[in-house]
Amino acid sequence: MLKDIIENNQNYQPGLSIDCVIFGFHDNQLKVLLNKIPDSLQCSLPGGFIPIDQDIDTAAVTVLNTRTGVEGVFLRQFATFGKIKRNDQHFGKAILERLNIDEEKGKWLTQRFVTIGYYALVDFLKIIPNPVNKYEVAEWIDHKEVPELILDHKEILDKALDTLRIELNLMPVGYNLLPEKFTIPELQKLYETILDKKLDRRNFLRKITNIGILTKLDEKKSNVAHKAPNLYSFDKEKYDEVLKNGLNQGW
Amino acid sequence: MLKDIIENNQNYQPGLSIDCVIFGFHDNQLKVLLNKIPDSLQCSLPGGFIPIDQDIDTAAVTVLNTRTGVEGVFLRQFATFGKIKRNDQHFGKAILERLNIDEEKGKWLTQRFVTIGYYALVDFLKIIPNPVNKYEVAEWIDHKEVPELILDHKEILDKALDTLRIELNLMPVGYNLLPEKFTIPELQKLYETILDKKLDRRNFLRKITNIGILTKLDEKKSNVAHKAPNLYSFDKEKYDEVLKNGLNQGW
DNA sequence: ACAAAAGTGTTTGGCGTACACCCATGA
DNA sequence: TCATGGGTGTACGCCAAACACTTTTGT
Repeated sequence: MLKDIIENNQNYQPGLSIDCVIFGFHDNQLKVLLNKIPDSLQCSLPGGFIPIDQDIDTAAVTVLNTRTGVEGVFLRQFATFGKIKRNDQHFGKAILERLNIDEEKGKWLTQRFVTIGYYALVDFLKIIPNPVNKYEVAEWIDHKEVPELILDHKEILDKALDTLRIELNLMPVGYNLLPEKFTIPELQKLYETILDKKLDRRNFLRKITNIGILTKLDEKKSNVAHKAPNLYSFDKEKYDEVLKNGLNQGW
Repeated sequence: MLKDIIENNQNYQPGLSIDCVIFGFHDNQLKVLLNKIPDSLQCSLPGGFIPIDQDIDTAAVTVLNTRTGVEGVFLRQFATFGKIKRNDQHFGKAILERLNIDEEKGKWLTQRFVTIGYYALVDFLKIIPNPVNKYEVAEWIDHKEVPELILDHKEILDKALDTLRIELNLMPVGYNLLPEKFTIPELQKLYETILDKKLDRRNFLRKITNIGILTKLDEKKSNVAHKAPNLYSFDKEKYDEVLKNGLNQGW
């Protein structure tokens, strides 16, 4: 796969890559989708190269699909990373050695690379990680337990989370992260997990319902300990409207 | 200049450029710093290429300085643009013809380019546009009167302004855009210009003073028509503090 | 019956909105 | 003296923070 790309590198944008940060939510935990190369101890964000005939936004979708099998998600660009030392020679040469590519041919890979970061929020249960490339695996990792990542991928992940925290104040979040029917406490847990702080139940309820994007269903969650919580769903139409117009106008 | 770069293109990151959107404020108008090539009718954002041995953030400073003479401003990355059709072949070939470079040698320039956008807010009066390259000029243009720009530079400019509008709700703005001493009406005009809408005088005063970043000076503006307005300055320490912590916490 | 989690208020203070009035200055 | 722009103040309403009580459910 990677070998194909290096050998046909004229079909790819030189010195530029894409890395994706995919967030999911499950068991009240924020999850991140990571790639693992079985014979390597290190994990990485799902990333890849930009076909020379694709818009970068399209390439991001292509890249994500190739590395994880994930389809049809809306990827949002959040930053571009281009420190000189972000990809060290060592790393590239190790790959060339593993792939049995000689140094001259592999120069394309060991050149200085800049990477564009994209992120997305997805429904954990609908996503079945399944990379096209069978030599690696993609799996969900609790963001509190993310191991050491290659290159500057940890920095990219942190920046994505920072962006997500800011976006939380500008637009509603949850449509893609929660199942169709959910409870307010679940939604609150999502917010608390992203923000990494506790919120007041009662104030949260009022604030979130005031936005006007929730529909209270005539149904309660069953088979749960304690009092059964109400189920809600998003009013997609109003949700999208708020997405467009934003939340806090400020000025 | 550009010819040097093309002929020494191994010293530059291939297929990747930087474009800068520099905002200033003068005569109650939002200004944008643009480059003009005398024998061309078109204007452009000050942009350029990335030295292979510089971080992209550093390269942005280098690029801006080369094209405009502007020094020591804090450039903020806001987006990366990479549509396939953003730089058409036509445009690149016209440049090669003008510079008398043959097509083979100029392939570096006509390849597909992705560009990283940076923006900055600067003190209009302290900036003297003076490009290193004497074959072009840099000048301030009222943002309401920006002419047609090359390639997708208009789109980049619009995106920078959108970003600025959002940032206005997250952090104070004005330190770099106004002279040391200024009046509240002046600051309000700045906000109104950026947001492109009218604000209430009295409410603006309360809101902006409540932030706690202004110092009321024991001085009034002289030689003005009508009642002399009070002068204010920014309390740099508190200003920087708010810059770090942000304004609307939201959740 | 008890603990744990969920639903439903209430009070308080601050902030945003929408106003009205007075003051200073140049024409 | 009058129009214009600047400074100051107030009343209303909403929203956010802090907090208490009731309801439901499994054990």
